[in-house]
Amino acid sequence: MSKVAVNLGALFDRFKVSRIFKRRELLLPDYVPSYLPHRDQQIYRLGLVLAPVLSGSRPSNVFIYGLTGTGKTAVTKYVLRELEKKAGSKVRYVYINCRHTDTSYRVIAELAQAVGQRVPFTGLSTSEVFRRFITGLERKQRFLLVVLDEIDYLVKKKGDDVLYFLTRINDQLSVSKVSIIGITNDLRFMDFLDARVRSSLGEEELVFPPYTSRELEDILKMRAEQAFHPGVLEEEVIPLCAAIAARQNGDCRLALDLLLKAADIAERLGEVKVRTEHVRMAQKEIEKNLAIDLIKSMPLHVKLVLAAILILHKKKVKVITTGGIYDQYTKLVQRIGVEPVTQRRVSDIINELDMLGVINAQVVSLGRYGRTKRIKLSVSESSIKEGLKEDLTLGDLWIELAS
DNA sequence: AATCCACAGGAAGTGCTGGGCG
DNA sequence: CGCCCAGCACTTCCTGTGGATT
Repeated sequence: MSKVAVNLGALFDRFKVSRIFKRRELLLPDYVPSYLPHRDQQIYRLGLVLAPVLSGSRPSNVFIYGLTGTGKTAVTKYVLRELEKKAGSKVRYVYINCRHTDTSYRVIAELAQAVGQRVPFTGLSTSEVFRRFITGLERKQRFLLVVLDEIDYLVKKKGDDVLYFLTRINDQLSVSKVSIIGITNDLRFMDFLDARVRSSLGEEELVFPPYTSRELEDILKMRAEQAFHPGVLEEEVIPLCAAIAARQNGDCRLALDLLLKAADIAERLGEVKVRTEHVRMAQKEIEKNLAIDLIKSMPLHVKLVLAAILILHKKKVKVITTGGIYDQYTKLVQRIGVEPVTQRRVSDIINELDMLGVINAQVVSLGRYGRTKRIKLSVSESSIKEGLKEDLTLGDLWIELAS
């Protein structure tokens, strides 16, 4: 026992004082820095739109577009935080990520909780929760700024009636007011919206362009100065991270993640400098981990469908179609003794896999031979095998896949 | 030009879980 | 306790369709 304690102690000591990191937390994705380079214009414009709240009138609803990692969330949180500081208790903001909170009920429940109402996560009707939200808000007598991040998930998942509610909620309020800030990275999002919601939500629009490679370098340099000890980064490390991320739509989150993972790898290897090869390793790790984690978390039948696609892929079938997948899938299902789902469901599963980016599915017409989807894998075979491997319900199936 | 395949994908419903409320 | 709710994974039934072949 004491031996364990001694060994652990030594291990912890080695990590307690990092030779690379000074403040590692500054590179984590949810950290919002107090200065956001190359976003002055967006900060200013958002501030301009929201400022009326300080003099007691309701700000316009705002709609924010921009690809992932272009600073939408960071800028919004930053501006709102500053606004709250200035305004005192009469202005509050609620941040909701609609990817996690993806139904009307859950959104309204979270809003109700934000104004101090107790709400169970199930059991009540949506309208009841909405009523509680309104009474709670009226009691607080304040301006509520509702940030709906990744708002496209709401509409895609059939929860857009919240938007309708929220855009009209001010009619039902007397002492309080609500403004909505919608954030999305889907540029065609507005097209899917109900016309009334669209006009109300889009009172003001803000666009966040992707960062260029140069801008990403600036950001990384600034963060690195505070996050690392002086001189631990090899000179080309930052430009490389920036270049890789710039190729991915100028995604700043990816750039920071690359830098963080590269430094983690260097530290794990016991090196005192972060070098470009560590960045390359980080890049591979990020891509692979994303896919593997995703696959591991899938329900059984989704995994089976994916396994069926993998088998067809290995058999070098020229055109993989829905029908072919279903045949292969039913064979797999029989072998492990599970009831198959219908073809209709498999069709949906294929769409889900496509949305997740694991496969690429395209509707094509084969003329006389019908309409179907042409499916291709878009992650490596090895990642899929890795992701499917640990599922015990698949039994010895994966051994066959590995051959 | 008409036909017809092999599905796409919408609508509505089922059965189940995990929870209200009074 | 009985009856209500939401969410999920799925089914049943359905109408729609691009374009090679007849």
